[in-house]
Amino acid sequence: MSTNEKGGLLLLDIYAVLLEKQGFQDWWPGDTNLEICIGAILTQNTAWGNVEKAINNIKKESLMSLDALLNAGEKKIATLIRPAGYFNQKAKYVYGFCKFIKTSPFKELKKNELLKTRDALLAIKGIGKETADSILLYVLDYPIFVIDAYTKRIFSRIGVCNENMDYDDMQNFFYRNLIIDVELFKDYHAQIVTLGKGSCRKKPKCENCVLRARKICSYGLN
DNA sequence: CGCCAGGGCCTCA
DNA sequence: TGAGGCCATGGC
Repeated sequence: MSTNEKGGLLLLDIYAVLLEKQGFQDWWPGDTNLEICIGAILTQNTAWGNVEKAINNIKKESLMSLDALLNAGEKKIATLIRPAGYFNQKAKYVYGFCKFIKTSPFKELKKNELLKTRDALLAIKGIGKETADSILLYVLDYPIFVIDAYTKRIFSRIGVCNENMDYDDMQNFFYRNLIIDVELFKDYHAQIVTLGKGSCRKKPKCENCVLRARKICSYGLN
């Protein structure tokens, strides 16, 4: 049903341009699996710069480990992650996630099937589809395509999908029109975020957009 | 100042 | 199942 089912070539073309112009992104930012997961939770509807401050606060007190965070407790975590916003909610989420990983370590999760693992993550309070998929892709190396606000904005501006598509619709669009490859999925999402933070902001800076330069996107040209 | 940032949960139709 | 309210800090 999609607007463009020759989109397979299109999506790969777009990635090629992004890779060429922005360079390989080598993502997700974070030193350890736990840090990636916490970053994924903290960045919900929040600027990454504020997430970095929060993560640095945790590291400064040497609390970036499962046992240390569980021992510190929700209140302490809330104090440390304050710069990331929604700190009371997120402290609960981080604590609950740590409790889950304590009983189901990453290595054990990896032995499970993809959908089973995804369901387990989604059952944790505070882990929705995007956060779960980020963990599945960047920590557990499952071939999952992450959808976020940048993805919706960029590809609806390009015109290959519309903004009323929900998460699953968007994700299926990418699955239908891309080859399934973990490393491609990792870097593609990273490229999308870089473009979204750079030129394809809510208030767009189309002048220096690499997709407009290649005539892939004509947003705002009438 | 107001707007925005790599969402998700809860509630109520 | 979908729309709306709520959560909150910091940069620009």
